[in-house]
Amino acid sequence: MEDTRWLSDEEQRTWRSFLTASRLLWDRVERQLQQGAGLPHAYYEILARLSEAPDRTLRMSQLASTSLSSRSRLSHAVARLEEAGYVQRRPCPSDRRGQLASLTEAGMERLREAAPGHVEEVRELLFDRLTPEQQAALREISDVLTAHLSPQPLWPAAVDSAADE
Amino acid sequence: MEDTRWLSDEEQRTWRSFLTASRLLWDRVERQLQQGAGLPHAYYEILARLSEAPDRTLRMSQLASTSLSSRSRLSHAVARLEEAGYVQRRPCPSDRRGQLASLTEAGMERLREAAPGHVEEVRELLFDRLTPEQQAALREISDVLTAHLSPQPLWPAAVDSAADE
DNA sequence: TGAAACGGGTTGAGAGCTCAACTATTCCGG
DNA sequence: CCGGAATAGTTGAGCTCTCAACCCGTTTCA
Repeated sequence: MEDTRWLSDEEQRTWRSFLTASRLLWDRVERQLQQGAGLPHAYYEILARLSEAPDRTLRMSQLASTSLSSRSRLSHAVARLEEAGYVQRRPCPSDRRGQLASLTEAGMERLREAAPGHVEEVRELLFDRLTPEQQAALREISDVLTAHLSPQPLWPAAVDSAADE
Repeated sequence: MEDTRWLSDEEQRTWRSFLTASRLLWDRVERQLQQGAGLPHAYYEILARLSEAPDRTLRMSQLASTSLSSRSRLSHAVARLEEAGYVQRRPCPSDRRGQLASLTEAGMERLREAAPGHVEEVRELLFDRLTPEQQAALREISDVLTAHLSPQPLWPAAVDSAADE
C-alpha cells in the first residue's frame, strides 16, 4: 500500500498535456454537437451505432457496449430518444428479457443532419493538426490503451487490425 | 455547408480508437477517484491546483482556467468544497469583484489521501502500457492539439468557438 | 421440479454540468 | 464625472450521468 510510484516530472507533463488536450477536445466536440444539432455526443453515438447495424437494430446490451455506455445510461438515453421519435423499442422475440432498439427514419434523418458539422469539427480539431505520422502514432497508442481498458473488443469491425504491438 | 470533408476509413478508425481509449481511460480514472477518495476528478483537480499555488490561494478565474473549468462549474464546485471544509473563500482585497479561494489544511489532507490511489491508476492505465517512445509521441501530439485548442497557455473566457471554420 | 444464480434491462434519487440570466465592480471614452 | 461596455463571480433550471435497488426471464444444478 505504501511506496506509491509517483510520476516523474516528465510523466506529469505528459499526463497533464494529455488530460488538457483530451478534455478541451472533448468539450469542443460536445459543444459543437449540442449547439449545432441539439444532441449530446452520447446520443449522437447511439444513433450512429444503430445506423450501422443490420436493420438499424440492436439489442440494448449490444448497443450499450458499442456506444461505450453503461446499461443504465443507455436506458435513460434511449427513453429520451424514443420520446423524440428517433428510436423505437420492442421486445426481443428470442429472449423475452431483451429489448431491440431500432433507428427510425426520423432518427436517420436527424443523424444525417448532424453528421457534417460533427465530422468537420473532428477534422479541424484533430486531423488538420496532426501529421500522418502523428495520426498513425495516435492510433497505435489508442489501440494499445483500449486493449487493456476494455473487457472485450467493443466494436466488431477493425478488431482484426490490432494484431501486432 | 456542402462538400463535407468526410473521414477516410483510416481516419475513422483512428478517431474511434482515440475516442474509445480516452473515454474508457477517463471513466476508470473518474471511478477510481470517486470510489477511492469520494471525489470527482474535477474536484480533485481544483484541490491539486490550489495546493500548487503560492499560499495555496488563487483567484476564482485563475483557478477556473488552470483546472479546465468554466466559471459556472467552478463556482458550483467550490461551493461544495467549501461546505465540506476543504476550501475557503474570501473577497479579493485588490478587486472587489473578485474572490480568493484557499486550500484549507483539511483540504490538503484530503488531497494527500487521494493522491496515491489516483497516481497509481494513471500509471497502471497509461504509463505502464506505453513505451517511452509512445509516451513521447503522446506528449507531442497532446501539446500540438492543446496549442490549437486553447488560444493562450490557458485563459478562461476565451471559449468563443467562432474563430475558425 | 424447485431454488438459487445469472443476465437483461429499468427506475429513482442524488450529484455535477451547462446555459442563460443576473448582480456587482471596474474600465474607458467623451 | 457620467454612462456604457467589459470583467468577476453567482445562481437556478434543466438535463445527463452514476449508483444501487429492483423486476423479470433464463440457466444451472441438485
